[in-house]
Amino acid sequence: MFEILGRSPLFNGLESQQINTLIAKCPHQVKSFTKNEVLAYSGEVVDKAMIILSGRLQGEMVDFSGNNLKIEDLNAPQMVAPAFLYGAQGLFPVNLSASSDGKLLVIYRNDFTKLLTLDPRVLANFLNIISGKAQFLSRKITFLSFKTIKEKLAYFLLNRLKNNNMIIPINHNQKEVAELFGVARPSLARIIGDLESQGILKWERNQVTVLDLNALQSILK
Amino acid sequence: MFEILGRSPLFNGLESQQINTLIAKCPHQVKSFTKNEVLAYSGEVVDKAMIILSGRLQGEMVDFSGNNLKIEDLNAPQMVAPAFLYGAQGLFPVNLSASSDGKLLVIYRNDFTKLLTLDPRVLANFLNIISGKAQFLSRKITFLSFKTIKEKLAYFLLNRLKNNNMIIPINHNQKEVAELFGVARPSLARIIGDLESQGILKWERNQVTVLDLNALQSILK
DNA sequence: GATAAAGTGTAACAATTGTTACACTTTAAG
DNA sequence: CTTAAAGTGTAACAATTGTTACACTTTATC
Repeated sequence: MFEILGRSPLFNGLESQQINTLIAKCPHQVKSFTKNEVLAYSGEVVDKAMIILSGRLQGEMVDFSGNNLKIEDLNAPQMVAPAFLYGAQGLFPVNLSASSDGKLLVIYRNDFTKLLTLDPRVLANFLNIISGKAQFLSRKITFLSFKTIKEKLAYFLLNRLKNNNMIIPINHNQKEVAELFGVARPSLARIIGDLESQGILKWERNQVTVLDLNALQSILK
Repeated sequence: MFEILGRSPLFNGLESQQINTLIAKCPHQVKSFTKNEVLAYSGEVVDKAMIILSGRLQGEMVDFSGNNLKIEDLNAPQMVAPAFLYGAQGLFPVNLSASSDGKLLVIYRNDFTKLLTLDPRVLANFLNIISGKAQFLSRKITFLSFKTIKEKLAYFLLNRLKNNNMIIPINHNQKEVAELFGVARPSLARIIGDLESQGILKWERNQVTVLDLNALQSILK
C-alpha cells in the first residue's frame, strides 16, 4: 500500500516509511470494491478522500435523459475528485463505478484535513493538486470562450510562439487539431486556407510559419 | 486590520484576537499601494498571498494586441488570485492594478503554508475557497460546452426544476438571459418561439412552464 | 387614462460552421 | 518502385446564430 501511495502526487517527496507514519496517525479505512459496483452517484456529497490503491474506476457523466457517457478512467494511485472534497458545492460531478475489482484508501474529510496539518509537504502537494485543477479549468474556459475557429487557431498559434521564432512546430495533423478545438476538420482546413490566402500564415505538415504577426494578434482583439 | 480580516472568508469562524495571534506568528508585511500603481503583470509567478485591507484593485485581461479589458474589481477583504498561489502554472492570469490608494497584507507562499497548518479552520477555509473556485469553473465549462442556444436553454431550465414542479420562476428578462448565455437576444427569442411552437414549453414574463419534460431532456442527449 | 419606456416577436439577410463527398497529395509499407 | 493508406483541399448544401430593423405588447410613470 505505501509503495503505491509513494507514487501518488499527494505524497510526493515522502518516503514509504514517512507515509506509513502519517497514515498510522490518521483514522482511515481500506475499502474493497468489486467490478461494476457503483461507488457514488452524481450529485452526492463528497465527504471523504478516496485514493485508489489497486484496480480501476470510471467516471460517467449522466445526461438529463439518463444516458451514461464515460468520461474518465481512474487508476492507482489517483485520488478521486480532489477538487470536490471541500467547498460548498462539493458534490460528485459524475457517477463513479468500478471497472475492475480493487481497493481504496478512504479518509473522512475532517480526518483528511488533520492529515494535511501533519506534514507541510502533504499540504503543499494537495494545494498544488487542487490549484492545478483550477488553473487547468481556467485555461480551458479561456479557450472555450472563443466563438470562431479563427480565434481558436490564432490563440493556439500565438501560445506556441517562442523567442520571436515565427516557425511553430506542430506535431498534430489537421484532424487532431480539429478534435482539440472541437470543430470539424474540413471547417478547420477552410480557415487555414483563408489565413494562408490572406498571407497571415503558411501551414505545412509539421510546422506553421507566421507571416504576419500583427494580423494574427488582431484576430484576438 | 484584524476587523477587516475578520470579514475575510479565509478567517471565517475566528475572532479578531485569534486572527491577531495567528498573524503575529507568521512573517508578513503590510504593503501600501497608490492609485494606478501596477502590482503585478499577467504571466508573473504568484509567490505570495495578498489580502486587500483597504482600497480597490482591478484585474485586467490583456489580449494579444495589448488591449486591456477590465474584468474584475477586488475590494477588502478579498484575497487576490487564491487559486494561483499553488500549482505548477501559478502565474497571474491578469494584470493587477490599483483603482485607489490602499493597503495589502502580504504573506510569502511558504509562510502562508505554515499559517495554514496553525489552525484547521483557516486551512479548511482556504481549501473551501480554492475548491469553490474549481467547482465554479467546472460548472462554467459544462455550460460553455453547449454549442447551440437550444441546449443552453434546456440545461438552464432543467437545472431550475424543483420537486417535479413544472413551473419555473424566472426573474430575468430575455435580454438578461441572453447575456447570461452569451447570445443575441433575438436569437434566444427565436429558440424560445421554436420550443413554444413544438409544445415543449410556455414562456411568460416571470415564469416558464415545462409542457413536455421528455422532449426538453432529450435536447441534452 | 394617456404617454413613454421597456420588453418581446419576427423578418430579412449575412456570417460561420457542419456535413458529405470526392479529388488530389503525401507518406508508409511491401 | 508500386500500391495502399492517410492526410489535405475544396465544393455544395444545410443548419445555426448574429445583426438590424421595426411592429406590437406590456409595464411604469404622471
